[in-house]
Amino acid sequence: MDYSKLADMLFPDVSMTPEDMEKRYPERNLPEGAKVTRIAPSPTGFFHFGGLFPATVAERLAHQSGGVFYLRIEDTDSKREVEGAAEFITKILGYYGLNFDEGVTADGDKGDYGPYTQSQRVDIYHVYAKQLVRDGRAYPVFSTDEELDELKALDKKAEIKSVDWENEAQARREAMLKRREFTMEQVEAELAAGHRFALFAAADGDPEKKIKITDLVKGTLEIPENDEDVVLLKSDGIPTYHFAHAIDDHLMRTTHVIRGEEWLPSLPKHVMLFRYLGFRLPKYMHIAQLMRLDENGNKKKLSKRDMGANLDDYRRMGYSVDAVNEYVMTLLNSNYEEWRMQNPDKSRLEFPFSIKKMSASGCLFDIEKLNDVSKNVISKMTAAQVYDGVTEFAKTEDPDFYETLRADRAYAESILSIGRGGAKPRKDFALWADVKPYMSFFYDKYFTRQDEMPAGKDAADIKSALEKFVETYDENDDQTAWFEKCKDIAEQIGYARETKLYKKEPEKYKGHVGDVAAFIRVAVTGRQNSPDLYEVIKILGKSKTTERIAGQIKLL
RNA sequence: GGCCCGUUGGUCAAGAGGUUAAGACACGGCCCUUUCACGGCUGUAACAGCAGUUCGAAUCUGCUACGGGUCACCA
Repeated sequence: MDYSKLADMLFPDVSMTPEDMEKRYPERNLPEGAKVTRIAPSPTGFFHFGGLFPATVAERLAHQSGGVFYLRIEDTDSKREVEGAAEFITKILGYYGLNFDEGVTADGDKGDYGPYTQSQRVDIYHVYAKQLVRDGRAYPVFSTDEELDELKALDKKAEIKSVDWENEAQARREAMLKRREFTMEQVEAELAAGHRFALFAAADGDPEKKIKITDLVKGTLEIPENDEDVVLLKSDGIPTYHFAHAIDDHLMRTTHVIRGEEWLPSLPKHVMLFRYLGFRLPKYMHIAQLMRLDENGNKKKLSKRDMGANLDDYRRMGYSVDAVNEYVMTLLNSNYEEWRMQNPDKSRLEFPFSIKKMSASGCLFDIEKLNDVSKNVISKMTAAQVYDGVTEFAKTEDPDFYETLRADRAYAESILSIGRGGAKPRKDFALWADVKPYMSFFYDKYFTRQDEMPAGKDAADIKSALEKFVETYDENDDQTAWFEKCKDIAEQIGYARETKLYKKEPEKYKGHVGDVAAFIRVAVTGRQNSPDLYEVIKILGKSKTTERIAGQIKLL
């Protein structure tokens, strides 16, 4: 068969050659060892939490080596595309600090290797499609519109489950071989009839033979050669992932392809395609999937519908960007936590990220661990940083609290300063959403008496203690002087000055100074638990404290 | 079912022939403490199984089991 003629018939409008492409997208001029990586999402309007893992690896590897990290939008499936999804993606990547050097931005493409949206690269794909036909490595398969509709209607997932594997494999093989047989006249007739074609690559592999390929995280893989004809172009002329991957990652000069391990089974196809196209194979890194536990206690891939699968949920739940990134790093590099302990104040960007420290196996998402990491992250922030974080969160998730915080920033920050900044800071918050319940009693509009006075105490004693407290309270007292007064009050109502004294001889006293503190705490905060009472009262101020205590006394 | 990947405490994991098999989270106990939140000390808990190589195996090899992924004109 005259493949050159076939190529011209199939792609009459393609005049450029692969050589032209090489000239248009030359090798990058980068220092030795610089890595070029990418993140290549589909614009579905949904960013998977698990997507943060390969994205983080790609970003770190590129920027740590003085290379390039770019964003490519893989919109080859128009059925799944969602309006505005590309903007959403750039926004959320920016939110999580994954800053790319090239790619699709709100102001158009940035970089010399574009377009960075696959639907705008159709001409480029067709250059190589034509070349493969000319080489006798690709062939057309014609379909009528009806047949296409049938294909589209197939529920592939449901079909796979009920398949008779042995017969199916045989039938597929026969169908494949049959598709490869056609004459030039048939092609001419189909084209004349206006039928559309999909372009297939003719596989030349022998599945009995294995090829060895090194994956940077999995190690040396032995995979069978590909013997399955791969769809290159769909009937609408748009490439499949496989074809676009080979061409784009070559022309954009990607050095490291970092993606989820669900791609591992199609690696033989990609290896074949790179060979057919005469491209050098990039280095591959297949990252294990993030798992969840199903109702039977088995690990399952964290899929779109699962709780916590949507990255944007974490912002809505009130996790800080730093906490999420920190957690991701602990899972990506096994020595990250150790490094963090030794370098508590450094940016995670200073961590020497290493491919060797990545795990080959998939891990279970652990929200307890995320919470712990998050508490540590927030405990190291200043009051101002916490204020900013919680305010930003409340802006969309709790407008009323947002207004409250904004009304008096200094007041809010003084509350958030309690127990912050020292060597052993408080760790009250895993989420921004935890802040409001923690500090709500400082605001009259949120204040409620949610806890009772300690059980078994005489109301008259409580009342007496509270009255004495109001009488003796002096805003100028330091913490020691303040607590001495509490001890005095304890003594006056027949309670022990020290908790230890009471524990030694409980029969001698009605209670101890801790009880007195509890009376005051409940009266002032409405709770049995609160941050340091001395600080709380100081921030609340004398008049409000007095008012709260008066309110309590009425209830006794 | 074929192919591929994986398997050290409940979870994340260190470990690369000789270790009392780290550490973190979670859980329990004790201490500190005016409550809470911290902090300190401490405890429970693991090499999937079976063969083989070796003086010696969590580490090497093979098989089995289990778990996961994938088998679209989706990505």
